[in-house]
Amino acid sequence: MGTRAQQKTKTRRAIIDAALNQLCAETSFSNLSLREVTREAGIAPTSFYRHFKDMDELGLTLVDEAGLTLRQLMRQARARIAGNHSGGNVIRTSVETFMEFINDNGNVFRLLLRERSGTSAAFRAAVSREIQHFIAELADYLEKELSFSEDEARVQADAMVTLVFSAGAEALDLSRVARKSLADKVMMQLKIVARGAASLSGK
Amino acid sequence: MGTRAQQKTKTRRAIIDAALNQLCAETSFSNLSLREVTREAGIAPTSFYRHFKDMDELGLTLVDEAGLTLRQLMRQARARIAGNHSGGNVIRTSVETFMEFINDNGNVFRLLLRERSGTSAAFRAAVSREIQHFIAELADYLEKELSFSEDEARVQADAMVTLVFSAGAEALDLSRVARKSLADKVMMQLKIVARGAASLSGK
DNA sequence: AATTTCAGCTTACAACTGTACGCCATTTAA
DNA sequence: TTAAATGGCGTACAGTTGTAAGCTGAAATT
Repeated sequence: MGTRAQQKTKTRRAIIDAALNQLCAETSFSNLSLREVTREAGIAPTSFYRHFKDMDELGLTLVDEAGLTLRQLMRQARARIAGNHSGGNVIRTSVETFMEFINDNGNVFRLLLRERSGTSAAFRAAVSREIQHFIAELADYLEKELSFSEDEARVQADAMVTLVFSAGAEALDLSRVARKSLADKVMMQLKIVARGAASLSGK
Repeated sequence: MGTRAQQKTKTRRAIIDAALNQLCAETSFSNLSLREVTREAGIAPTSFYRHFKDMDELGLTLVDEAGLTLRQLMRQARARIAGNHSGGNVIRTSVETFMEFINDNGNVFRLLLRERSGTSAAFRAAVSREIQHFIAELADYLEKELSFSEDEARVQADAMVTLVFSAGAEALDLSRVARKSLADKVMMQLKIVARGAASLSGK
């Protein structure tokens, strides 16, 4: 890659990082200002347009990145479950992995949560896609490993992901210790769902 | 009430209604502008301050109103369940009532959903309170009518409300017909939770 | 070596924001 | 009947926003 293109992707990253950095508890994406982002990225306001057509285009890029991170999370959870040869608690391992993720990627998760019910239809669709992907993977697992029917697996996975994400949203506002009891709650809820689905499926 | 005070509450309502009216799919509360709200309310920008100290103060008022509406919803659902002497499907009646509510009060529900993970800690807390209230009522029902323990009832109610609200958020973007299958999905999920909770509680 | 490309800059502008200040007119209290 | 209180208005100002236009210098291409 030429010197030129290198610099360009570097600046692009600076913009993305600046945006992510400002997506804290007090600022949602739609409140971001192009000028503030470029200020933090260290470029002139108008230079923004050399990289993105719109703030919206930047936003969709961010959602894509968030989706990527989400897939890493899923992969990590699977690895831990597989590595856990004691066959132990799948639910516990998953929830713990997820909570750790929230801890390290608060702003990314906030973006997903907010834009899920945000003001841009395009964003909502994009986030929905990412979450659906997540659900599909879990449903696949339930179908293959626990031999649920496709429909059963989908509805169940949907419920589980909804519960976990909702807990994640709550966690963002809580102290380290309060998150512990939150994790306990969501684990209990997942157990309830697992049991209920099994029971209704005649197991 | 004096002529004076009467006019004042009337204008106050105009402000509140204007704000609610602008809280559509494309505009969240933090994107509302004081000037636009007053424009729609038919008063001068500076007159706003005769009624609210802040936009934030207006926002909290809106959340309060939303909570009120939520309580009406709960009451209506209860009335329908009680009136349904065939003893029929509690879950179905509840979900249908809720979906109807979403239909009639889209903007109010959007406000709750958005501010739940919004940019103001005060808002998040206020919304959280309202939803907790909702959960507490449901938990009470589960405890009294189905004789779950307090803890069991709370965790179960929490899960149910989370699932229903999440479905409500999805519903906002869907056509009338697509909402039908969404309703089916969430009813199934509630059944799963009900069964799972009963099973884990040894019933 | 000459030419083209292009990321980034500076300047500029019109639109919009929140809100301070002071006036007016009418209701309310004395 | 007089005096005070107050909801609403107009004006004004400083700050911010997105973005159009055009320039520059270095990298890439010819």
